[in-house]
Amino acid sequence: MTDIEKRKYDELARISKALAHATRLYIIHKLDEQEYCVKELTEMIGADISTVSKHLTVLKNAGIIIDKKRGNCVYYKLQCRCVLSMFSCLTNVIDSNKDKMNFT
Amino acid sequence: MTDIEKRKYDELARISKALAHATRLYIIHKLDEQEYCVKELTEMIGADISTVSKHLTVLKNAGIIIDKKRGNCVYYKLQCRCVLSMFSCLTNVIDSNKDKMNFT
DNA sequence: ACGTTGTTTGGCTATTTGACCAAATAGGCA
DNA sequence: TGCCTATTTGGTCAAATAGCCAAACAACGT
Repeated sequence: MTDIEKRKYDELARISKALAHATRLYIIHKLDEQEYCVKELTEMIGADISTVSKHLTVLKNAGIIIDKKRGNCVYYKLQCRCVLSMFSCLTNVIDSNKDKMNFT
Repeated sequence: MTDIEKRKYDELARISKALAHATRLYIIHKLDEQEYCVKELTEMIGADISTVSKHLTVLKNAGIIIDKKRGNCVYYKLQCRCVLSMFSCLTNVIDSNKDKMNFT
């Protein structure tokens, strides 16, 4: 693996690491519907608000979501909807596994 | 998050965790070209062979690659090429970040 | 200015992950 | 059988991750 390649795959991994958590995938799914503030997401998720805030920071640092302060609250929304295609990718893998199972 | 949802996102996360490593993304990329055995991949990657073997196990458990013993060697290949679309997803996010940068 | 609500940050602990080495295992082939 | 090559497994250690709590911040309304 050359240095160039190394850097390229590190960068790709940086994004995919941000996606590698059930809560963060859930957040992305929710933010696809509409914007939500931290408190609202926290209620839906059912974890400590500081935990949710940190997950949101991870997604923001990966450039997947973006925040916007409005009044008292910080609203988050998807920065690029292209991450949604990730869901179909993941689902494809899962389904394809199931298919393979059936042959055995 | 309902129990059903919890289980769904855990499952999606299970796959995305398997993708969340530069070396594993590199392996996927390489296996897209052709089958390779552990030793060959190890040489390309430049890590300990046991490390590479473990990465391959992770990918195999996620149903992303599949192994096939031939003679003395274990060859790995992509189980479902649909993971390749993951690369364009990740690249999209990165590019979209770059685009956003340019506006600031 | 003060209290209230919403959010982030820092600190701590527990768990998971990734790397290497050494040892065990598996399959050819002499 | 015994050696050799290829691969996996187990152990250990360091680093990263995720969770919660408490404290700090920020912005609103009184």
